[in-house]
This record gives sequence, structure tokens and C-alpha cells, in this order.
Amino acid sequence: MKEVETQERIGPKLKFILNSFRRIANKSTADLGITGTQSIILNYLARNAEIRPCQHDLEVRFNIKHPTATGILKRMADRGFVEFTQDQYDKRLKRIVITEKGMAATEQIKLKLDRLESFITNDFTEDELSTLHVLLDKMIANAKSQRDAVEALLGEGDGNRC
Amino acid sequence: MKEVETQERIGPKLKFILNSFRRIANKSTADLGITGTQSIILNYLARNAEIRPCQHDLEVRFNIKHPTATGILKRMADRGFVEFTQDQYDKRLKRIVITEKGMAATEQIKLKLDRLESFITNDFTEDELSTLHVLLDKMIANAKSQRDAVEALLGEGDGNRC
DNA sequence: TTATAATAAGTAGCATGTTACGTTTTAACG
DNA sequence: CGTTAAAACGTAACATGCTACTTATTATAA
Repeated sequence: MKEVETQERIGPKLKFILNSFRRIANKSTADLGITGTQSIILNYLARNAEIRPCQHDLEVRFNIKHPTATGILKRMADRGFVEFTQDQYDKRLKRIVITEKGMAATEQIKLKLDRLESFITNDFTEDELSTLHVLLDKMIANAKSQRDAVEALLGEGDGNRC
Repeated sequence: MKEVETQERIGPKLKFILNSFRRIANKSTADLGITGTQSIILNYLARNAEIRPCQHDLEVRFNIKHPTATGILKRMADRGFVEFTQDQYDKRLKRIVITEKGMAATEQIKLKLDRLESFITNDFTEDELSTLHVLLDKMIANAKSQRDAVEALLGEGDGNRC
């Protein structure tokens, strides 16, 4: 009899929040000629240059499939933020190198990402914030452990395993 | 010196979780010929038919912009789950009506959404689950209140207001 | 009442996510 | 060693999200 059903679920709630986050992230970084997602990836690349990240590293880190990574990196390269080099020993690997322009943007990007961080949680106490991180980490762990165990859920089982 | 920086932020964590959720939702509902997003919307429409929802209701409910809603509803209509009628008194409104086929799918969809609900949180205690909902609701409230107050964040302020 | 505002929705063009399929290279095994 | 399997990446086609611009209708105000 109530009309609060859909919004009570976790999935739609996460989507609701992320829609706002995506919009404000894109607006926040637009003056650098970069998107929110690209900013997050560039920030990762800048802070992990010493491991010489390849595309596959990003796929694992950000839980995206490889065509998604290909597309994002291609657009970042088109805009001059990164370049690609083939690995010397494993020719399958596409090493990703930040350009001068990319490096120049990283300081601003880090500031903007910090500010975005508090956008959705500005009225959270320290306790709430750390609790949130704990719960998000638990969900991330579940997502990781079940990345390849999807079929079990799709079956007709009662769902009380895993 | 550590390489854990990016993953420590809330935004990327939410994205990580939602990527898994999106994949499993789409796989779970694929046998009904419908996507995860469309399932969520159809479930809302089925449970709120008495208010005769129009497109704008969905935009507010799910925090999406109107071209997004137009596209999703168009694809749902193409697949025969919904139909559109023009409102008698306000010709701008596109009322959304579930078809027979759409109604027939809603019971299965509700079961699948329930099962998805516990996919990411299957090892959560009751306390953790209710805490999670409280924190998500706080973030949703922030997202709502700042939907139109984006500019303040984009400025050069120190960020300790709002 | 007429001019102006706001509201609801459509289209174009793009970013980011997916699956499915193909190619190349490396790893593993008989 | 040669065959087969796995890994890394590319493209195509699609779904879902966006901004910017446009149209049609309703509401507001002079």
C-alpha cells in the first residue's frame, strides 16, 4: 500500500547517490578539460607511476571491463593527458605514461577530488565517516569475491550461501 | 609512498560497488528481456500505478535528467513493457501505463530485485544493514539539497560551509 | 489579456559502462 | 617442440548517464 518500495533498496539508493556524484565531479573538473572518471584515473596513474601501470591494472583497480578501459584511455590520450608504450618484454601489455600536460593537471585534480570527497558527506561525523568506509569496504570485498560467482545467484537456490 | 590513495575515497568506492551491482542486475533480469535499470523502473511503475506516473515523476524519484528518462522509457516501450498516453488536462505530461506484458513480468522482477538486494550485503548483520541505510539516506539527503547548489562547491572557497 | 516565465518533454552528441567476438602474444602441457 | 590454453587488448553494438538546444504547453505577471 505504500509507494516507498523501490527507494528502500540499496541498489537504487547507490545509483541515486552516484548520479549526483557523477554530475558534480564532471562539473568540478570540466575547467581542466577532463571528466570526473578521467580525473580519478589520472590521479591513480600519477601516484602509481613507479609500478608502470598497464591497462589491465586499471581494470582490476576500478572494477571495469577492458573495453571500458580502452575507451577511457583512448579519450585521455586524444586530449593529451597520457601516452602508450608497448612493454619491452610482454608485447601484450600497453603501458600508460602520463604526459607533461597530464602531470601539470594532477595537483589541481587532487584538490578537486578532495573537495568532491566531502560533497556528499559534509555533515557526517568522524564516526559516521569511518563506519561508512567500513561498510563500503565490506561491499567491495563481496563484489570482488563474487566477480566470478554470479551464476550461483542467478539460479533458483534459496540464496543463503556465500 | 603508498599506492592506496584513489581507492580510499568514497566516490571511487561507490563506483566500484555499483559496477558489480549493474553487471549482476543485468544478468539476473536478462531472461525476462529487460535490463536492471528498466526492472527497477518497472517495479516502481507497478507499485505506483494509482498515481498515474508521468516521466517527470521518474526523473525526481531516480535522480536522473529528462533525456535519460526519455531514452529508458523509449526502450521499455519498444520492448512492449509500457505505453504512453497524453494527459487529458496538461498536454505536456506523458503518462506511463504498464502493458499486460509488463504486469506479467513484475512478480518475477520483484523476486529478482529482492535477491539482488542481498547480493552485495549477504554477510551484513541486521545492525550493519540498518546503519548502511541510515548513512545512504544521509547521502541522498545531501544529494537532494545540493542538486541546485553546485556552484558553491566549484568556487575557490575553503569548503567548510554547507 | 497579452507578454513573459517556467515546466515537460524531444533530439543531438558525447562519456562511461556492458557483452560478444576477434587478434596477438605468452604460458602450460603433452 | 608443438599444440593448446590463457591473458591482454581491439572493435562493434548496445544501455544508461550527461549537457545543450529546441518545442510545446501552462503559469505568472504587467
